[in-house]
Amino acid sequence: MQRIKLNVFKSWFDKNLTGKEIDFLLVLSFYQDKRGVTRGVYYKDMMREGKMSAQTFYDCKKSLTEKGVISSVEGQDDYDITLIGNDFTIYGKEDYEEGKVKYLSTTYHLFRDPYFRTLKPKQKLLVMDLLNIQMAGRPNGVNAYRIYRKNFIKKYANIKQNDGTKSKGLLDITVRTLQKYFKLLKYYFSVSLKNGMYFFTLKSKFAKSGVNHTTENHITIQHLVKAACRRNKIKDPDAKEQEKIEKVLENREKEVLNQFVNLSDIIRSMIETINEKIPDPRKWNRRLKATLFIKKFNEAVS
DNA sequence: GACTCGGTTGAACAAGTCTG
DNA sequence: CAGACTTGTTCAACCGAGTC
Repeated sequence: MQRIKLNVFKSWFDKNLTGKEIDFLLVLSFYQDKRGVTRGVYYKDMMREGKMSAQTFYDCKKSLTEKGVISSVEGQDDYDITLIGNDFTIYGKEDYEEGKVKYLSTTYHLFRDPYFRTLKPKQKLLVMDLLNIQMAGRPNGVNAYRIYRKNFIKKYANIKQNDGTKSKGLLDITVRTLQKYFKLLKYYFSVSLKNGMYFFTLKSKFAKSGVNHTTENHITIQHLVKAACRRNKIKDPDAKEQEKIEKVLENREKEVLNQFVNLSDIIRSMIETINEKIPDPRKWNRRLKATLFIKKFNEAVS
């Protein structure tokens, strides 16, 4: 479920997030389930995926918790992390059809672009906001986003109004700083100024989505299985067995989402059965066996 | 290996000047 | 207006050196 609810995203504007905190949240969004929960968040995975140091991982986890953006439960050398407010299970088919579900998709190539990772937090938020405005209701993003220069500046930057009072923009930066951001905006958007009006068009190579809806679920399931294997110390799980398990879980997505079903427990039980004749756990054969896993899974959900 | 503390530093910031 | 170049200041992100 590579989606961030729009109101969740909007709340980031006044949380004083750092660049790495945003990267942290984006990586979570790639793997979270429909409830906004990412199980088995492992610091080494985050270091690789978010291009951050170990220290930064712990710093971000702590600061984001303090800022009320995530909540975290300790696992075994990893964490179950919830992106607060990002629960999509409350929506039905009708809600989607009626366009009631407003969200920012993180499947766009833009979020895999290495340059994006190097941007400062306010630059990231600005790019994401413009991306959202441009793509909202326009799946192909074909139409340019038009806004008067005056309104654009007032929306994002702090300005002095005619009566002398100051107004704060979304980004809480000076007009000059906003002006400087244009250099990077032009990397992602075609920008032109005509008759005092800006035209923004997201460049097509960034607008492409690397992931369709089926793959979105697949990525989440894959991550769940990977995390459950790590928690049970299964090194190099057999690819074929893993694939069989993932296929079944994908077809039974709703049951997997049930928070009382813990894949890690099921895999532990599977390993216990495989090794029931070996009393010493240190000598256990830690491997995946799809048929047995599915049996245990059925027992767990019944 | 997982995790934390303390200290360093490079980069972004506001604000000023100046150019086409 | 859009942007280049500057300066002093601040702090995000990381590294090294630990502990458990």
